[in-house]
Amino acid sequence: MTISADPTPSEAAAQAPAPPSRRELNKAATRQAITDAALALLRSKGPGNFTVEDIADAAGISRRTFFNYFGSTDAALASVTHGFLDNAIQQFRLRPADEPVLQSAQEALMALADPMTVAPLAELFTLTQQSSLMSHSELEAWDHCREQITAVARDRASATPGAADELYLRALAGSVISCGKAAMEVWFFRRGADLSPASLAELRQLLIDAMALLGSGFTIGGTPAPSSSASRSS
Amino acid sequence: MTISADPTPSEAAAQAPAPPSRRELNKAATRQAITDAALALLRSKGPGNFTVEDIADAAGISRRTFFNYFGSTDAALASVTHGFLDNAIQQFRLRPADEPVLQSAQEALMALADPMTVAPLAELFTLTQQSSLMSHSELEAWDHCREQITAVARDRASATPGAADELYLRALAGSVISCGKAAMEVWFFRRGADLSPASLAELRQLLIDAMALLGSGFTIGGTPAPSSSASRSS
DNA sequence: TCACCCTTTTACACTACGTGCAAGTTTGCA
DNA sequence: TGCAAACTTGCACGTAGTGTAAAAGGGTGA
Repeated sequence: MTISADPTPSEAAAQAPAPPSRRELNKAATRQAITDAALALLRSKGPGNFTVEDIADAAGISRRTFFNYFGSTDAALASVTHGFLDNAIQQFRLRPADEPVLQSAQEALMALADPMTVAPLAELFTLTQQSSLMSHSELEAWDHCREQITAVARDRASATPGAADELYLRALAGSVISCGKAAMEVWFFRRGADLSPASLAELRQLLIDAMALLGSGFTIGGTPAPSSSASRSS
Repeated sequence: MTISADPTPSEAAAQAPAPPSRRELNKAATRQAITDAALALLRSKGPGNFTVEDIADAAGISRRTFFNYFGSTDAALASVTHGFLDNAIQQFRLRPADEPVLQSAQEALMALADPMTVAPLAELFTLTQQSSLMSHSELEAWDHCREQITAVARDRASATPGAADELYLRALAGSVISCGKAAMEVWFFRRGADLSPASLAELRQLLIDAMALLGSGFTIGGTPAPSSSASRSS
């Protein structure tokens, strides 16, 4: 009956590369107008200081139509994160199946540490003042990503000797997500919304370090010693 | 003005061991009545099929008073998780400061794998059908626990040679939480709400295995091989 | 161009959430 | 006993989110 707000434009475009019909163009434009309006209001009024009606008015649609696209203001904002993580999963799936999961994750993340890709996420993070308590939709996006990683790891494991241990898969995927989040949090904390080459290089190094920590079991020399290879605390 | 709903009864009792004044007793009783009513309604009607007013009526209080204690139905139910995790942190803090964090986590979790402690959490999990998308308050409880672990790890690291690397602390704490959650998810998936000695033994083994996976960098023999030491897939 | 059908938007109504406020009630304390 | 603080309650208000039915827009074939 009503529109399902699930598929991201990029997904739909990937599945239907040919026919950008007028209806789909309108929908994509409306969706974009909503997220733009929501981000603009976030910038101007701050988190929690605007309503769905504000967004709808700014986007030039009715309040009811907003809810045809997103379930809440948080969900509209979280589409930014969703887009980024969908991108990450896409890169992750492109890695060779015989590569260790941790390395695949690292390589996939490297491919995303460019200004254009990171900028929206960085802005969203700073505007919501990395309050550590993400919105529900935000957390759902990360959890969705975790499930995707689990699925890929499961596929890879099923192609090898024994059947996959569910604990191994879930613990690994969850840890990868946690470490990725940790690296980004530290980066945002140190650099704010700085997107300079030096700052992005530091982000890459943090992501590499985080995956290395995970791969080494958090024991640098046999005991739980902090301070990894390259990244320096400010 | 209004009552702050932050402190758990156990915390308040721990900070003020002597004076259980009449007011505090009343508040504790009301809080307990609310969570009991919420759990009963969850059992009888299922998640999402009852309102705040239903809970308030069942607990014998006004709707407004409910909101003096909890910000939402989710928050009332999440007090179960909150209690469990507060307990875990308490155990965690009792461990010797020179012990590796991962081992402290393991030991703390061992102390909680008894029927009385796990039962409420297990029931909550099964009643909400481990839908993988926890409520906001539920996730907040886990995140609060993560921050506590980070704090303890930071304290321990600051007592050793170099200053603590923020990335190390955050990645470690996040991974510990993720692996703990993974172990519990797998246990709930395999055993449902089974609280028999054998089932609890399996939970303990899963928790041990999860921490071992983390400590070994998820590489059992040098390559990412699944199937850990003792736990068997059903 | 028109007519027809399907999709999308919109207005309206309704339930429920969460909060400020100003009472009323209970508890602690002198 | 009386006062002050803490706590509960009812009321009102704005907002969230959803069902429904009617209107507007787009696709398609004659």
